[in-house]
Amino acid sequence: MKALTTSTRQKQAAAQALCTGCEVRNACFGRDVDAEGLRQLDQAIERRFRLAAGENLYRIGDPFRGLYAIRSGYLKTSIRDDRGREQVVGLHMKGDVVGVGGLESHFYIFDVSALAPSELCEIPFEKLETLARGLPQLRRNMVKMFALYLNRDSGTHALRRKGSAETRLAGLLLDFSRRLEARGGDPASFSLPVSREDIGSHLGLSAAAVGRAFAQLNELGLAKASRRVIEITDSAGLRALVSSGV
Amino acid sequence: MKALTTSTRQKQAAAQALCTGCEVRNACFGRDVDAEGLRQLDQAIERRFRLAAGENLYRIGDPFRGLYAIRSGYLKTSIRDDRGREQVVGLHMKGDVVGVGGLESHFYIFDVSALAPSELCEIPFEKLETLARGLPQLRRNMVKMFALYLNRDSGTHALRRKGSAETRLAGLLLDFSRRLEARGGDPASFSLPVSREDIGSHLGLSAAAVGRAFAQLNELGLAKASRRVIEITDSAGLRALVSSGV
DNA sequence: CGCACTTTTGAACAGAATCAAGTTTTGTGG
DNA sequence: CCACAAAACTTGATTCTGTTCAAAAGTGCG
Repeated sequence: MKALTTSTRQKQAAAQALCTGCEVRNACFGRDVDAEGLRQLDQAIERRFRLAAGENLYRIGDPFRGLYAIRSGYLKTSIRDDRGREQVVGLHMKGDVVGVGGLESHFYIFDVSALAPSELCEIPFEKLETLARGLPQLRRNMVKMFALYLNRDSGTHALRRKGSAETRLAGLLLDFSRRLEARGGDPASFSLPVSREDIGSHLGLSAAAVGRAFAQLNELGLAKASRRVIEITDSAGLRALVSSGV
Repeated sequence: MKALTTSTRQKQAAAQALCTGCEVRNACFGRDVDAEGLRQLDQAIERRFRLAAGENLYRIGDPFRGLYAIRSGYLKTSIRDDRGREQVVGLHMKGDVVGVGGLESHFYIFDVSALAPSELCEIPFEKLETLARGLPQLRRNMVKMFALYLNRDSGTHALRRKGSAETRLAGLLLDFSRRLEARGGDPASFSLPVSREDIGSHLGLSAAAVGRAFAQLNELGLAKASRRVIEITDSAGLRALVSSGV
């Protein structure tokens, strides 16, 4: 994990301009906050940095430093059981905030690592909290974000606990598609830089089963996957498959 | 859902006294809040009422009224898929707060119903929010609560996505045992007023499989279940089973 | 006491895990 | 740019676990 090398004034100005579009402010915390509040919020966001694919953001047990907003790239959240086997509990993209797990325990309780080259902002939590005192809308946004995450977790986990391998995979693809669309991406064609192994771990399936499920969805004409690029060819069909519950 | 019939002054006073020990304040929101804050918090808690076993607290789509703190009893949270089949996503006991899902959408997004006769407090969220402006500690507690729920959800769901039927059931029993112990109950012997069907739905198993898993745990000498009363006879063994991941 | 519901148990079946090759892709260094 | 090695993916055969359906036994409430 290395900081960006933004030494010159020009570079810093560019970074600042870029950060204006940052999801940290707009999608997560900054919505409906007034201009002065946004300025303060920007100041609170400590530094931007990159992770290479495979790099860890933090590990289980690391002291809580703050939240991280994903500006670009893909990350995964996972835990390990006593045997050291990894279990993927979340896949994150641009606009998501990770690190919430550390708020309660003062230590991070998940492993988080980059699946693809990613760009992040660190948000020291005390600063956010201090700021929230003076900005009612920011407080509301924080609560909303937590609630949203709670809901999404419960909802997606519930959907993935039952049903065939194809159904679960279809659910994951739709979830990804929707989230990308909400962030201005193409819902029908996107990159899913996650190994079969990790997808399987997330869905409660083996890597082999995930491969077969992809083949099945392809045969049904619902989605094509060439390596790690997904083409959703019939999203209505996918939705029908998911809601049929089979 | 019917309000308690507390008409006389005496009864109200008794209720007030009872509410002092209420988890709403102590375990959830009131921790480390000063006396004046606690007084205000008590005022914000609107009314206490009972649910009979099987009664609904709210249903999917009901307008968000507020959060509910469980004073006693057991509730379940569930969703329905398009076919109307129920999926249990959470089991709640004394000290838990339900309704958080409504914060973001202004509508409740789960069904919640009582599994046993239960006593609840309603917490109108605007009041809590208003209050939080003046009470930094209350703000922190709210954040902590959300974070705790996020963690617990991710953690337990993750544990239950893999492993045999016995392992998942063992995980559920340990979770229940721990939560009860944290609330001053007996961790080795408790009532689990949840049908095999609901347990199965929560764990992603059929009712038959749950029954067989109980039989298995009994044979292994780890836990006994007579109907809906659980006796944990070897909690270390249960933990070993869960962490072995088999 | 009897009825409705839950739970237990059994047998046949289905889906995914696992193990094992074989193939494609990716990344690295020459 | 190519060759090689490592990793990821596909595919097949077998095994295992849990599902489903059905019947019997137990429980609780009127």
